[in-house]
Amino acid sequence: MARNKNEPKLALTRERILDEAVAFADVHGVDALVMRKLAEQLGAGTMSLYNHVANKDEMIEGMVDVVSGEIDHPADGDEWRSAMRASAASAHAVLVSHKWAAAEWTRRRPGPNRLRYMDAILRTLTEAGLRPEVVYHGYHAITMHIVGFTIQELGYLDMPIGVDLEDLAAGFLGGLETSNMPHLAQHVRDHAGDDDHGDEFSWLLDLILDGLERSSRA
Amino acid sequence: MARNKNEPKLALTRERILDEAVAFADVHGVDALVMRKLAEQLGAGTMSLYNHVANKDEMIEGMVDVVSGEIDHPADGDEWRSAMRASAASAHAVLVSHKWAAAEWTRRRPGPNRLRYMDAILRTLTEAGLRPEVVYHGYHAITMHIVGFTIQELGYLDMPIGVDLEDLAAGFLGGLETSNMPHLAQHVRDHAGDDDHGDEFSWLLDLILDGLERSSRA
DNA sequence: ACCTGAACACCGTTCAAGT
DNA sequence: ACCTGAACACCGTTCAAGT
Repeated sequence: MARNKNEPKLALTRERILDEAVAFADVHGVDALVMRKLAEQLGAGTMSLYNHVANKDEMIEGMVDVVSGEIDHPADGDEWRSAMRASAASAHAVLVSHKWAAAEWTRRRPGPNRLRYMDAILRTLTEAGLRPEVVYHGYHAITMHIVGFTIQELGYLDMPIGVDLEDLAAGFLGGLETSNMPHLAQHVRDHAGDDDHGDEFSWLLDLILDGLERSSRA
Repeated sequence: MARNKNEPKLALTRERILDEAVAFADVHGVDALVMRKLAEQLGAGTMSLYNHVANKDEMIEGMVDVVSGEIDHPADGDEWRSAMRASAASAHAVLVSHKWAAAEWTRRRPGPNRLRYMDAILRTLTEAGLRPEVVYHGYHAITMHIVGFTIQELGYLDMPIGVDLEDLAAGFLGGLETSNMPHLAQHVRDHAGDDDHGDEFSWLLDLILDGLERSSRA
């Protein structure tokens, strides 16, 4: 998908680089993200990128922060649990739409957008009147749920498209049945009948939110 | 740390390769794991490794499965929550002792040891008499907690050793204070006074286990 | 069946030279 | 201040040749 050669050459900026890199990773995955190819995509020399990003790692940090910027913060006026549910749903949707991002999220340092998002969650929990220890633990529980759940879910979703899922599952199941893992075989079968991951995401989130509420009032 | 040259050359096996690779990653991280260096460590030619592993990715899958094999399964006779707590604590300890493993866990296909572990957790939940939907969701919640929590925790622990943590935290905090993120600044301060991650791990696990119990009886 | 060095393809990044 | 091609260092893996 080469850029239109008649178009006047756009100035190379950090923002353009990050946006193009995110778009590329969305389609091909981060593993396929290569500096030479990215530069080509932008109609620039490879080394020009390094005038705007320090190196590839720092660039990926920037990409994660671009994604962080797409997440809706919990709304101010709402009851704290509805506000958290809405924001978590937004974060979940954003991470699902950038499938590479959840895994990077866990191992990159937070940039400005993500720091602001962290602060907004902590503010919501604090202003809900939860006890300080519950705010502290609850923050970890909630953020862990958002990215941990999404990573697990994407592991299942990330099957190559062309494959016959029936065959794949059948073969996998056959192996399990014959190797004395009946409960795992049942679980895999259950997965086949359940594609509404959004539902499970909020079911577990509610479990956590209600637990926090209960433990803070106790 | 070269191998003793007087020692008779040990036969190269898949098991020896995986063990050495795990030990290497424990010390230097997976990013530093390089086929040439690993072969050297084993006193073999680089290409000899490929007689026992298909390629580097498949080798890392094998490494994760070696780690999976170190985890204690939930014990049969115990009350289901105590059994799960003990097994989760074991998994947590194992993942902490192989700091690279949690991140790989989320993006590698499960090998035999991990499949057995998955089956054991599902069996425990099923035999506890929980409703099938609660087993299904609960399995995801528990496994998500174990690896998700550990990944987050290691992100904090993974600071380079030589650095002055006081200075680092102070500089980081300063930036936060002046950039209108008081709640995040407070949270970072709270982290400084809390190094007992094991406690928080079980606190959140209990929140989940109790929530499952309650929701299954409802 | 297992071992291995040479060679290849690929990729991040340094350098020196441009504007 | 920004751009860039050539070159270097590094690394996974193929190949062909050994035992």
